[in-house]
Amino acid sequence: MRRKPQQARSQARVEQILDGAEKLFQDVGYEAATTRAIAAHAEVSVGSLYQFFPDKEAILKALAVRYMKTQYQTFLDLHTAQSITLPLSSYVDRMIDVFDQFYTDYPGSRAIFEQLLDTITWSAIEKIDDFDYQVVTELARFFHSRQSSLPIAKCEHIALVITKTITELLWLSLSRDQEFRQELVAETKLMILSYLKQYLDEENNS
Amino acid sequence: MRRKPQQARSQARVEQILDGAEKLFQDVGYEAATTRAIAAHAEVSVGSLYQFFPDKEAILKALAVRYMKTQYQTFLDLHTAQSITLPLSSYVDRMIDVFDQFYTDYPGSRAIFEQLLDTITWSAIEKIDDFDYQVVTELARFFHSRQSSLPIAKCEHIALVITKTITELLWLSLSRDQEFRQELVAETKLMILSYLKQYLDEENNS
DNA sequence: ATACAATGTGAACACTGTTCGCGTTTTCAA
DNA sequence: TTGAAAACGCGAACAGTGTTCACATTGTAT
Repeated sequence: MRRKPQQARSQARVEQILDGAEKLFQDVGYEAATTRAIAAHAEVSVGSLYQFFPDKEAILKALAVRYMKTQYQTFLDLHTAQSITLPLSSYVDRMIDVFDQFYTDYPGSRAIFEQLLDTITWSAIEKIDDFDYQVVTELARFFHSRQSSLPIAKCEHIALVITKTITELLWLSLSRDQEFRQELVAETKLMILSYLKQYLDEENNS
Repeated sequence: MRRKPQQARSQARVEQILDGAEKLFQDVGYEAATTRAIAAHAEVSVGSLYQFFPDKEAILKALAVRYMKTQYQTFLDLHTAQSITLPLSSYVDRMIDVFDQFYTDYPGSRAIFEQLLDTITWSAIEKIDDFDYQVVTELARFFHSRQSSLPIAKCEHIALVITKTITELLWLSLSRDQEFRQELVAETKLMILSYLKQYLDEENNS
């Protein structure tokens, strides 16, 4: 954000811009959404737009971050201390369901994430990828808790593989009908579970 | 391609444009590569450029297709009749190595694929995704040959899951150093193998 | 009430992908 | 060989983009 809004008036404008931009991105797509159109949609001038966002891309990023924060929090809620004692299959079930459920709960997120993938240059994803990185770290810690004999470095590799796989497969499922989606979620669970079993056996559960 | 080149002169120009564009895309990226710059790089006018390609995106697509054809052929070569008798673990080993080797053999392909993912709108990938679809179909047929008790529909689901997973994980490995890349390839093999074992047991091997 | 900072504006700028009328080259039948 | 028709090549011109900036307006504090 180029300048932090100091008056209540401009605070509201930022929300105005974000809401207007989201609706426009959903309707016509990122490329076709002119900065002029975004400004008009939010009943603001182009100049005001550039007062808070360094460029058009930043608006999309801000929108995406808004969703990612929610997704990350949901993920955190799942990894409480007691969930360590869960049977592995139950844990995998819940974790993947949480990711899957997110897209149902926030149907708008799909379009935003889609536009983001279409637009942002791979090397410029860093900021955005921070959330992915945090998820991986958190997951690795969780695995290490379940199976302390597993080196933390190894846990991170496993967590990375799992995160990327789940993200990709659930993302794929969104482009198909409901039936196919459920089928794919089931396959994803089976795959992740059979992989994790190679490292995390169930012996250490009460 | 807007117009099929009929004279030898223009045939050569298409190659000129493609080669020049590839070099430019690698150097400065797709967005920064102006159509004027592409034309200048290939010692051709902008007009000539648009005589063969409907738009800038088509040039990138043509470049990508060139690599994908190679990748698909390598994949086909692996699935001969005799590879059905291979132990599952050997098969998984070879298949993933083939995908991994491709990026080593054609280092330029990475940048092109990267730009493609950055640029092309998700809904417009159809043509490109045809290769992915062919790979999935071919793979499903192969699984069905190994284990005829498995419905072909199920085989296609499995093939889709595997293709997407391998593509994603190997793609991820490219952004890291050599050591990490090997580690990730190994994890990918383990994951795919443990998943496939759920469906394809080894009993039907001689 | 006054001065000063914060905020809002939109015409103007620099640059983009793409088109199209016209000049040049190749082809091929007479 | 010659002529015209088809294929090819050109780059100024067009329509549109994201972004800036000098100026007008509003808010805040003395």
